[in-house]
Amino acid sequence: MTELEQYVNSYFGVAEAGELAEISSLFKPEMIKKGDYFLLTGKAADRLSFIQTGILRVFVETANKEVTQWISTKGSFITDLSGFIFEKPARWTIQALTDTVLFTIKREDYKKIGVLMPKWHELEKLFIARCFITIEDRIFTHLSMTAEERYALFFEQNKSLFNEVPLQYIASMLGMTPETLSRIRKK
Amino acid sequence: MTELEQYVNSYFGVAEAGELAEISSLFKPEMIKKGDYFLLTGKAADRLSFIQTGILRVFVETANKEVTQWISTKGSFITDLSGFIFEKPARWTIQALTDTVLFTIKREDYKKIGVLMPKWHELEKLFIARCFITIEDRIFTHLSMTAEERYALFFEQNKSLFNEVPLQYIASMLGMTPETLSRIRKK
DNA sequence: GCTTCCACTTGACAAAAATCAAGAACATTT
DNA sequence: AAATGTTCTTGATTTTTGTCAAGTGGAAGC
Repeated sequence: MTELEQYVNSYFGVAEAGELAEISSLFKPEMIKKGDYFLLTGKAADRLSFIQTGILRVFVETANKEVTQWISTKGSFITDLSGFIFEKPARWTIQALTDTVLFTIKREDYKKIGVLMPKWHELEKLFIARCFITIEDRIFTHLSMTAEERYALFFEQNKSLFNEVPLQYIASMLGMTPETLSRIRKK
Repeated sequence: MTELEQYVNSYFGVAEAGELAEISSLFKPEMIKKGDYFLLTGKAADRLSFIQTGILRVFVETANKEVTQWISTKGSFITDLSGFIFEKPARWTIQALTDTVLFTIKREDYKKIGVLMPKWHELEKLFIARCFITIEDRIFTHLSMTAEERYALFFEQNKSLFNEVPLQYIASMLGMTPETLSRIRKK
């Protein structure tokens, strides 16, 4: 089983090998150089990708500052959900923080999966529900924790990320300034 | 068309009248008195309800304080998603802030919808995706706005709620103390 | 090897928000 | 109407976090 197949299976729980191979074959390799963009705010978000290697940052420009919404790493899927599912302009800009290898599926091919495999929509539903539950937890951290507590929790769960990406992006993602993160880390 | 049917239709986009009636018939009326609980953290969350009238508060007890995750009003659905979909113990406690009338569907009946109507899973997927996108926006408000800005935005979109529920719960939901909310409102 | 560019750190200060404590306003019950 | 209980407000203070500005350190390019 390829790594992609393993992940499709673990995220979506597709049991049968033939189906898994069929789905995976719709994903095509794609390379992005460090600093280049996977997606720009306002553009069509017509693809979903699996991160084979590399790190991507999901962010958006506001009047005052750039806000990093999320940092995605090897072994996860990436897209702008609103754009991909509802065919709206992308809300987020997505940039590679390292050289990145993706397996990408176009929206039109993605739609074929649901036709070929009727239970796919249910698996998708479960996948998105898990995403919802995860982000619900994240809201909770903002309602109930200080910056320091949010840092401690995130650091515990993502130690290696701190060597791999600029800390300012992690700070933004945690809802604090780079200075505050720096001071918390000094302790 | 009943109000329930209208909402099922507007949330899930079920086009056909017969299907809509069939789905709606699986929901049964349920009353909850002000102050009573719809769900307790740790218990089985085996039902999904549509709020016909009334207001419910989704919260959880932590070591120091009670954190209100969300306040749900007339015309929306309520459940503990993790508990309902994945059959896990409920993460949230849900309490009625006013006398409330619900239309409730049990998990076992809910599962029947997917069998009777194959496209249901896709509609569900789209519904949950919209929930995800909404909560993603909410994360963004915590990453990029001050307490005052979050208040202003929420007030703009939910003016009437401020006369209907204790402000302390709204404060918690917005990630600030009741005192801070009170001071912001004085302006 | 020097320069340039980032990213990060540090300090001083300002602003935002939390905490603690008291009291006022309001609704509910008796 | 009085009593009770809850919610909200206000003031004083502390803590947390942000802002601004300067400086350090390292990596990439020349």
